[in-house]
Amino acid sequence: MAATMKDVAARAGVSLKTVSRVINHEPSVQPATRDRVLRAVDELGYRPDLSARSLRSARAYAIGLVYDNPNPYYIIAVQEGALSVCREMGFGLQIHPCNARAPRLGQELVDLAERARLAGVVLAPPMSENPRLIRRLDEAGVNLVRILSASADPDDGWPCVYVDDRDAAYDITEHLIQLGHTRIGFLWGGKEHRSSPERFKGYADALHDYGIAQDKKLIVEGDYSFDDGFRGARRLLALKNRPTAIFGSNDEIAAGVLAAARAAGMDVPYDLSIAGFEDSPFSKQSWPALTTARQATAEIAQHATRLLIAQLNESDATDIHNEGFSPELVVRGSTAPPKLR
Amino acid sequence: MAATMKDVAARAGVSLKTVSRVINHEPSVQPATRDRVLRAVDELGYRPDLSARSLRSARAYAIGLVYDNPNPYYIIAVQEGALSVCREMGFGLQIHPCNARAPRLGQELVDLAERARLAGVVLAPPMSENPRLIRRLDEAGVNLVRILSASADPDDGWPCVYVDDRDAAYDITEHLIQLGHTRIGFLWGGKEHRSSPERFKGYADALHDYGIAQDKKLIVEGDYSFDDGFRGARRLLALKNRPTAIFGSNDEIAAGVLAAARAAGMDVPYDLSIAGFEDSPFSKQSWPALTTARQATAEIAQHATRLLIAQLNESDATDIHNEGFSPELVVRGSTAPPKLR
DNA sequence: CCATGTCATGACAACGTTGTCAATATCCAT
DNA sequence: ATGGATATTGACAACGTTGTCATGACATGG
Repeated sequence: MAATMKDVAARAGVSLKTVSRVINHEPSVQPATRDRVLRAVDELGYRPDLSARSLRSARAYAIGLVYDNPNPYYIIAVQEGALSVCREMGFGLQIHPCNARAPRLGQELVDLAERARLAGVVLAPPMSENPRLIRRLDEAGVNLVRILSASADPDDGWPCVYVDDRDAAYDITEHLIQLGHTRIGFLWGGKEHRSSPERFKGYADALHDYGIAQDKKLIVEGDYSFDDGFRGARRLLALKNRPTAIFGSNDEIAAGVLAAARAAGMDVPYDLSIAGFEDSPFSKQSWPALTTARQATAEIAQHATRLLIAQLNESDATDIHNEGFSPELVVRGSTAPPKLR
Repeated sequence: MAATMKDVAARAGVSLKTVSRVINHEPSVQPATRDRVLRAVDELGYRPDLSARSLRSARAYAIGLVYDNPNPYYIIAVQEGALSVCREMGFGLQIHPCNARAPRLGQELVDLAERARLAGVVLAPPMSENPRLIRRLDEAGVNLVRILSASADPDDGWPCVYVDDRDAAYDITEHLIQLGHTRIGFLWGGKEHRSSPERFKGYADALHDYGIAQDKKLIVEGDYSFDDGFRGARRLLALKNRPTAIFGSNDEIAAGVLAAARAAGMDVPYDLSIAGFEDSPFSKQSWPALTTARQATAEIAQHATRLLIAQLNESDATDIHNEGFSPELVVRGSTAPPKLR
């Protein structure tokens, strides 16, 4: 029932090809003809059919967004950023949550790209940090762009948007040190995310620069989850010489720390300062609100998507480049000078 | 580069059509031929091309998911439910966040469905509760299924999955009353969601059944946001005869109430009981954890998607029916008997 | 043995679009 | 006026798949 190009052509009294030209903004169409075609398009409510289009032309009109992340705030922000660019550029967005540890992930993504004729994929961490996977996709001719954690452009030939987690973690740790804390606990994020060691590095570097010795007992492994934050904090708070501040590798972990502190009857921030990372809405909504680092996630995803699309038309490729983002320290109520003992 | 049906046909020494028959599990293919084709498919890593397929056959292979909701937990759960069924049934999922109040939303969705050749759309609230929109889509021949708030099957001809918010809100209010509360504040959700009046109705019905008079001063309008929860709670707590419990229409609102109580130096739950609605992860992670109503959101979305797909092949339509879900009371630490004054 | 029906298979057209190329019409410089 | 370049347009094939119909082989029943 939907109008096709044939209907438009008939109504405007031109050939199919001319309609195609008008639709695709090709040059060499007389203004009068163009107007007639556009009028017909409008009257019939014609919309080009994406299947036919991507079947015929090599171009594709959908982009895949690949992620494996338990944090809904993060995912929504990434989707939002990617989607806004897709709409602007006339692409569809195919979401593809997956399991980063799935054995045949490479095959899965190649299949996805071929079957759905994706123009390319945006890889969020941790998939973006798996060199074997990247190479596999590249060999299969799948266009891609990566969002990853690094303090500098990796400049390895594949396009990326990188986030300087180390830098921001340094700032958070420095903030705690300047408040007067010297015993600062650190809760690791998931090891499969490269952001985890980066954030740890920021913590370690700041301690080092301020001449504070690292204490192994204050450093606890985990993943990016609330539960691990809770458990880790319980362990730290049970120490004889317990920390006066805890830096959780993301806001979920920090939320766990907050809950553990509350469960132990402590008054945050006076008995314990807590800092997170990500500036997820939770960090604003908890009480006290969390000191954290603001990641412009949606913006990062936007840039990544632009980069991917620019890459498709090689001519535009020079306009847009790899870009780095550095999260920014946000001080809220969960951090304060340590109580004197 | 990806193998096409032609390649498979050549390799297996059969015609295109025979390969098509094997791929689509049509009858009338000799086992020996079928094996030869399958072997060729396997060797070449052939995957049917979705664009070509949906161009040629009337069938479509993607479903749209339409929502307008600020709550990331909710969205992720809906996506997850819909996606799991889509994968199982070989469909793609196209997400479409939108603005429920956009003036040309109907046109927007029809365009989406036609352009992307969607098999149908899953409508989440509040789009699912807009009769004009539903009719518009139906007239345009767009298959749809609704997820909506109602205490019974609306049975109006369009398929739906309905959630009995009234019932669950009644349970929550009853729980508070049984703890001994009589002054119970109520914070409304957004008026464009039908769940809002349903939840209010549950609150009002419970008060009525227990012979407690409604007090207009204890009832505050708002939308489903943290900020409105915060503001609403501040208003309630400033009353001379303030409530001993507050029921927020969702967890975000309840989080706002929690923050306001904290800001006022109150000890939850002893100075004030707080209940939310939705069982979002926040409700587990706050301190104290929130009493709330568990909505099986992912499961609801799953059922809705199944319903939509069943509808496509009319033969299956009788297997799956409209279904109701009732959220279940989850009691956690944020509610307790009121302190004696 | 013939008429009829069923099974397995293939040839061909069609879905709606765009790429290629050729056919005009128009314009400019000689 | 003439040749050549350029702008505008259309005819046709092609993308990869599936629907329709035709064909031939074989079996069944009289």
